[in-house]
Amino acid sequence: MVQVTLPDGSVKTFEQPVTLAGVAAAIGQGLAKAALAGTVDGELVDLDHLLERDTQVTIVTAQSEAGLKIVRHSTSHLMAQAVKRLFPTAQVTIGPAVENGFYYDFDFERPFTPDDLAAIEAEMQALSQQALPVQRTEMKRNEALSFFEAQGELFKAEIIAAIPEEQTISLYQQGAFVDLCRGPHVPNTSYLKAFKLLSVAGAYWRGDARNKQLQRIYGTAWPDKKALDGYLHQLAEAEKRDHRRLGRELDLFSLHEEAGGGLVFWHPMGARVRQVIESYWKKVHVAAGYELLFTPHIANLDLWRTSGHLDFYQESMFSPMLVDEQPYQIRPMNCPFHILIYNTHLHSHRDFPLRWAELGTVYRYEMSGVLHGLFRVRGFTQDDAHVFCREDQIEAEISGILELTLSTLQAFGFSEFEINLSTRPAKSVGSDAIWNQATAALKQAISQRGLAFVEDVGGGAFYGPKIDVKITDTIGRKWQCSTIQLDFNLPERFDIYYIGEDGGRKRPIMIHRALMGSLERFFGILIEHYAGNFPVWLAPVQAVVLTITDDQNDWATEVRDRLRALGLRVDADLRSQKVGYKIREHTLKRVPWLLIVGEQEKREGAVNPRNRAGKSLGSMPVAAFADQLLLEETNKH
RNA sequence: GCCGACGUAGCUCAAUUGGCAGAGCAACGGAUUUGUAAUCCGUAGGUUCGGGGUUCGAUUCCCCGCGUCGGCUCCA
Repeated sequence: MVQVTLPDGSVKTFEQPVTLAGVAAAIGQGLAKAALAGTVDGELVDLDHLLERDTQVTIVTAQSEAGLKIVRHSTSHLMAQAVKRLFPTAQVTIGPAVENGFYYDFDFERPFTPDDLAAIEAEMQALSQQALPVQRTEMKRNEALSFFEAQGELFKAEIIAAIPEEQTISLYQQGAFVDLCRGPHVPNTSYLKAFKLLSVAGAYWRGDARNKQLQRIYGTAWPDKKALDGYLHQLAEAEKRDHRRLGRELDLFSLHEEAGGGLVFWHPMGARVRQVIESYWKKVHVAAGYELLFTPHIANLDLWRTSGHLDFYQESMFSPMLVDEQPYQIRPMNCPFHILIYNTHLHSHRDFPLRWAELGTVYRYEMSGVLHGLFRVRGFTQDDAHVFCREDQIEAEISGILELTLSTLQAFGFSEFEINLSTRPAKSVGSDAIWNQATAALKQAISQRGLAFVEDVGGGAFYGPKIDVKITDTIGRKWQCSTIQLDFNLPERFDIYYIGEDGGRKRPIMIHRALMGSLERFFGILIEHYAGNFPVWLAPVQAVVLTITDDQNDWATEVRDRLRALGLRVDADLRSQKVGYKIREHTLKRVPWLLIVGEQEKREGAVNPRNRAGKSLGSMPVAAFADQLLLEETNKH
């Protein structure tokens, strides 16, 4: 007799040993049909796993994260099977599920073409229709090793060779295709229906550039056609929001082949948005007790020798240039400069905390292949700050920084946050005591605000623990912009200190933090987040006055000037075009408000506002519209 | 940097097997005086990414370079 405990606490009793599929069937027909796999005492297993003892089980369907992952992983196997059928000389390597889909890396004598992808996808459909059972078998490690060697699957053999000898190895077979895999998988290939192959790319064996380069085929897979279509639609939407396209169409910024990759040119309209962002940033920093600094963009290389960047960061730095026969370095970071300022005075424990912020432009060498619009560039401005404080002030400072971070992100329309806390890695500097105290202070500061966080054990930098904040944009993508890092290293290296209560020298704590990270990248995220439809407070042009005929030119000009006098960004379009033409043009430029003025409005001293969505408010006095616009701006809408 | 794809007017894209480099939109000029997403006519616009090669002839084929795009952590 086997007693099976379900997640809701209920217990099912079976006379004979039973498979998970049997348990699902006993619960209900619907579940039996939807079941993909299950967990037994918390461990994921296949549906045909036989239960012989009393256990806790759950049935996994495609509705859960785990189930979706199984669908994707199984689809990657289906693809590998299809590839092996069409291209028998291709060697399989690894093929995991990833966010939104899966990939599989192959070693093949020639590059896969888009036509190959279409053929592979068609083969996958055919295999899916055959409903081939996916069966788990086990082998001894050595047996498996010779099995894959005999098949000519040398990468698989290499993987097995790294597994301890005594371990048993699981294989999954569907049709003639056998793959080394931990599983679990769907019961048969007919469960895999909604997938699409997306792209082929290069990827190194085991992610190491010294190893052989393989071909990675990316695909997406979903529980059903509807979810797949939804995702493909989202991809199309994301493309429409692409900041590189919108940046050109809205005349916000450009990059230039002549100037070099990854160097951003802000056009007048983009610069207006940046001005707004920077003004806001300065205002909230001053209010939060920060001082604003300005420091140079280059400095003697020795500074980076002292900071240690030359040792551990050199590959991301531009080559030095010679100045009066001395090597000078264009800065990849701002921190050493702030430390130089710190060291111009003797500091007392009573001076702390010192909060110093700078919109510091830095230059980092990124490999040419990784440059990407505003998201990955070689020159960018960080909204950087360094806080110097005593150990007992860490928690309060982190708490204040978190407050500033979240309120700033909220102002820019982000309301969903994910907080990660990264703790001490194996290789690190600083004493156990300071790491423990600092990590505890970070945790305390987060939970005191009632925020949840994910702990990345050992994921911190060698010089201190850190908090990262991720935001979610309108179409559900996550971005990490904000980072708060403690640094036990630089204060040592620069030998900075303060005079403690006892009159002795003490090492201050240094906190690095950035809220938006890179202004360039943050701008790119904002463009995509709003799809170019900036809220009034950010919009480069907040309203355009449109005339019906030349007879209203004087009134339109007056309206424009009155609104400008209030500090609003307003233009007038006096061209002798039909109003429909002007509306279309400025709507495409994503101007939030269009103010139509015809004879009637001129006579009444009014404007007739129309918003981006095409809704007309009807004629109203200029002052009334101005109030509304100012209110929108204040409320950051 | 590496793998693959791509590079034609400001933008989106054409150009038989290698045979005079084109269209729409944008720009510019003129006409038009218009009431809520495109008025009409005209003009100009090119070292086909750069360099080399094959050829009577190269946007097209080959080689080199540059740039752009998709990737290069997510362990069977």
